Amino acid sequence: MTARRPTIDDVARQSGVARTTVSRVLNGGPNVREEVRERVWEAVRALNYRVNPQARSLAGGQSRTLALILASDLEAQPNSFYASALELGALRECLALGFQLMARPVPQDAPDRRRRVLEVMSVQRCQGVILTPPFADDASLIEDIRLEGGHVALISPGGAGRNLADGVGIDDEAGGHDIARHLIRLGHRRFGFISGIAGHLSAEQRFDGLMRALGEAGLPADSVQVARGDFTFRSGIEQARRMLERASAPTALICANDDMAAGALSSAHALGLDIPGQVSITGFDDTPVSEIVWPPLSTVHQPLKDMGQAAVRALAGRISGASRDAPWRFSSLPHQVVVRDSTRAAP
Amino acid sequence: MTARRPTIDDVARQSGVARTTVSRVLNGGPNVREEVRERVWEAVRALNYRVNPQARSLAGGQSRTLALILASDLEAQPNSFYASALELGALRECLALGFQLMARPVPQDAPDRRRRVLEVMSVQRCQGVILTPPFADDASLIEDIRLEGGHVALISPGGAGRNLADGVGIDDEAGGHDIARHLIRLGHRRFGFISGIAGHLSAEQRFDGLMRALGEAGLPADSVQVARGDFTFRSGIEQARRMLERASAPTALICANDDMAAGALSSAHALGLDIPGQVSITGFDDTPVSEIVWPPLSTVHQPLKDMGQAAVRALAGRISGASRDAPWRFSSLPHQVVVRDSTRAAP
DNA sequence: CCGAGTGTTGGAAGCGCTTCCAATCAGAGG
DNA sequence: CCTCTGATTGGAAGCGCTTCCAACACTCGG
Repeated sequence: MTARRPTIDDVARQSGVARTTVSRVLNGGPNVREEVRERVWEAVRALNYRVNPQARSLAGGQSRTLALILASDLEAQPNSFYASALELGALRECLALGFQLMARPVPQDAPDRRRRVLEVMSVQRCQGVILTPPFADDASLIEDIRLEGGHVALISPGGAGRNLADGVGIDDEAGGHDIARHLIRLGHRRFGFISGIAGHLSAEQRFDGLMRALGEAGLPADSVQVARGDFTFRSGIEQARRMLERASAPTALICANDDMAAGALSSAHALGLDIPGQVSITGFDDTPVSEIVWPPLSTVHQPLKDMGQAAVRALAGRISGASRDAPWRFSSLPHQVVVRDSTRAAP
Repeated sequence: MTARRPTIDDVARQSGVARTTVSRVLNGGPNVREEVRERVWEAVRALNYRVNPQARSLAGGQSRTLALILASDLEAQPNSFYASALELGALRECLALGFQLMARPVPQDAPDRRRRVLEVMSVQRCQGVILTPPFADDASLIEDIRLEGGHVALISPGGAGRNLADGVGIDDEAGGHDIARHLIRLGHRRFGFISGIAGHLSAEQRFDGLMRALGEAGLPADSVQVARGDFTFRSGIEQARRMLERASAPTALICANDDMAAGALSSAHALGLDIPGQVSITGFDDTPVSEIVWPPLSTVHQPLKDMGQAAVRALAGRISGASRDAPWRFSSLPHQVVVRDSTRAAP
């Protein structure tokens, strides 16, 4: 029943040309008459032919494999919505472009993290690597990947990364600014900011945006208290509790991601605070977490799937050579403030 | 700098045998002297040789590719923790065993769902398919995959699937029983059960377990009200609201998964109910959702990563022929009731 | 001491594709 | 009408591996 899958030779025979020519057509090579090109495509369609990626990469000496480096480790699942959205977008595009994708979670503070990233180049033979924060801002890591012969694309690089490789992300500074302005307009004057880990530049830019919004509203810089979290739910709980217990507790808590905002929500509940009545809380990313907590979080939507997709596209362009000599390009995707029920006018 | 990766011929030369023999050793073939076998492994180690999976699958005529079919679609991310945990476990094992894994989300109610599943066989050339509920109980789908030449492993099959293919899962009936008994012991007598979609047998068994616990405690069958959800947060909100608004509202709400329990939590909050003071709520799966809501959910832990891993292992065994003629085997993994803060003695 | 196993090893033919290089052809220039 | 050039096309050699099959020990019963 299961007929043998058609090969490139079947297509060649069917369209009356040589295998070489079919290959040329398939790969968009130059120097093929239009008439022939069409004849080949027709045969491809008729036979429902698909190239065999294994054979292609064997012959081409290319693995057509990309790696997605995520900051986290396999045991813990912090931020896993963030990670899977990115992966989903990347995966889709890989499917369309005929690439393989391997997602590699790497603990961001492992002493051998660099070795683990570079391993995908040597062991898995990846042609390109997508780096997410905080790896996206590690200039020497980027360089090392290049040395191993790999291409690099960056998800949400901070300032540094943008001049070192292709990148994709939202304008984090503007995102931070917009969510802060939302709260300022609601009348809030005492803010708390729970940041992410040090070195996560794009998250730090969110803070810069917050400060700019403060300035524009004529509010003093000391109207915001800052605590350092690490993007985990647990750190959100701890840092929020510490802040909310203070006499001068903020009326609005701005968190650098949704998970920490969910933690902040928990702490506020534990302290018997009414949300958003007594304190407003915001997240960042608009992962499903923000809808699944109570009350649903006001947050900043980040098109994660599109970002993953764009990163793969950038890598594919470099690998095929289509954009060989183009300067590094940062695609800025639109973000959006999503207002749900965790924010309200200041008490 | 990047030296050419060693090939099987390098190993052959280094160990002074023919390529064929190296291949035999690498694949654990029979009829190789112990001394030679060791010599080859030594060369492999010395050269840090790794087989090239592309070449292997090209030559072997095998794709060494597995598919993981998940019930959902790419746009929505319901249950994405569940899905990614499963995928993570499967991915790990694939890496170790040299298989490729493609996760395919398929809408469970799409009219062409069968075609979409079978497509992975014909188009992607998968050698094996991992089916998750409710696909895991679709006997004719399993048969169709076999007809296409694929092996099948089932995640959480209900009764039907267990006699049709290898399977892995927890004892869902016992899980339902255990969480119900936890509530009964807390003094609850009026229950609400929010089920999953029809046809999701393993989730229905959770209900069976609940009924058994009721019976064992001498409670009448009508002490539980049943509402049908679809595993989404939203359906949890709706069904819980409906139940909790009733005059005879249950004091304990048992949900067939964590997402719906999170929804139930939301509804209870919206109705101004104290949890767990006035109503206890339980989830199922122990995904990160259960820790990230307020209050954290009491739930039943399911070792999802281990399940994904076991499914791949089962498939690999069938494909290699190691377990060719063995009868279908269901590996039952341990579950565990995790008590957090969403359950308390009945009011 | 011989032929028939049985265990062990190597030779060689591909798997489906890319790519280098040679061959062919059409049109331009002389 | 012929040579030269560039556009087109085909031939053939692998990529790294598995596997069929032949070749070669050995061992053992007769």
